Amino acid sequence: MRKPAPQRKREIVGAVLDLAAKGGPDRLTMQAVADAVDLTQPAIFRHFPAKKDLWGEVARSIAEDMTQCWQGVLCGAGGPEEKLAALVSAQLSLLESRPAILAIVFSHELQFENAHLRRIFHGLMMQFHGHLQGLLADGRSCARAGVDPVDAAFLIVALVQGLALRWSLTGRTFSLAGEGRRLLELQLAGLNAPAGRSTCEGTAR
Amino acid sequence: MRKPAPQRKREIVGAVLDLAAKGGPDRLTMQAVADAVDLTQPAIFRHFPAKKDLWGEVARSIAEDMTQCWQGVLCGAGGPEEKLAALVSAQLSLLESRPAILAIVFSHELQFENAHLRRIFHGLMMQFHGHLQGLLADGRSCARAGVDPVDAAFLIVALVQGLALRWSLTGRTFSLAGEGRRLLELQLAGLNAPAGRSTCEGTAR
DNA sequence: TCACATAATTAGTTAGCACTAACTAATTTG
DNA sequence: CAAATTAGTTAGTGCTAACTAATTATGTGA
Repeated sequence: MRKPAPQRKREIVGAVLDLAAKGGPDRLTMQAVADAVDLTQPAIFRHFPAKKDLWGEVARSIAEDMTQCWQGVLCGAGGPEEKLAALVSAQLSLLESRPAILAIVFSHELQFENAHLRRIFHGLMMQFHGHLQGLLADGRSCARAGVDPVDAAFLIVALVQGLALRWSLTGRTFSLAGEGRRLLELQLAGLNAPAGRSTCEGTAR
Repeated sequence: MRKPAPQRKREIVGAVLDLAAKGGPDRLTMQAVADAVDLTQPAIFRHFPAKKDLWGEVARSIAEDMTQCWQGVLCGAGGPEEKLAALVSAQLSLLESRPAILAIVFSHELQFENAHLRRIFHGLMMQFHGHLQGLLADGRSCARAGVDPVDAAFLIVALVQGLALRWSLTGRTFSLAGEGRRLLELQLAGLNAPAGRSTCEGTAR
């Protein structure tokens, strides 16, 4: 019944991740959180003085999971080519298994209200971009000469994020990781291919 | 002071687009809308019986602008290659000039609350995808043989959406259309390039 | 076993929200 | 110009949210 504070805090953060995935992070109430962990509403305020502190802890927990997920891939075996594909795959799998992350990225809380939250997630995105860029630069077979690794990495980041947005808009009806693998392969084939003409430039208004 | 209803309705929708861009669509209150058009709050309810009806009208207005923007490009001069680049450019410019659109796409209202809104925006995305796919299929120089136009179009949609998300996360600090032009060129060069090896497949976990 | 720290509760407060009822003033129309 | 229509107002309802004060129960170390 009565539990030590650190354990309770973890329980609460877990409940928030659950609830945010189901009903969205913006209308998430402290009452709903309290119900989920079988406490009264003011008890939550004992552990988190204000709601934004709760969001801060949630973001910290997500950041930890994400960087750990990436480290697992980067420290593993395989060349840059394999690691690149594995990194994207791992990221998509993580997003798929924790829908709360996307819900928070798209949330009002992050987009407008909570600058701290926004900074954390933007930082994570840039870390992800940095890993991709490094792998693209290392493995020369990942991208042909003349391709800027920074831009190429942004294309892959956009692939992940754009795909994730479509997954959200369709109500999470397809397999994020599955669709991602196919599109990534197409994308990498393009980046790796010997310099193709870019016929569509120039006349763009 | 007193105005005919259709004009007032348009004013109100305009105010919503303004306010949604600034403070986000979710915490947008009927009071704020009323203040913006110099009316009392209940006056808004004379024109829109409930808040969701207001959102419906806003979505309708955005859909109209968007399809008109696309038609302008598609009915204009130029081959498929030029049109493809122009379409993406036009879309990014539209998103840049009306930040409310992205705010709504990322909103709780759309993501969780309002299924009608979600359907409208998903429909728009698929229309955009359809146009891209058509242009890719028509202009053979836009994508090399063996590239599925459906998937290639999804890559470009993801480019637009992922870039837009990054633009939002960074607080709209860079030029959406400018960055988009550069990335699109890289993307199209890849799709157009003579079949490159896809070295990064296979070992993805 | 008894004091002490702390987890949790009960019972509020304050504020903001969508929405309504009843009424008033302006515009249009016969 | 009178009657009907319609755009707008004032005042208020009911609800739900975050957060607080005072108090009670629970586990822990001397």
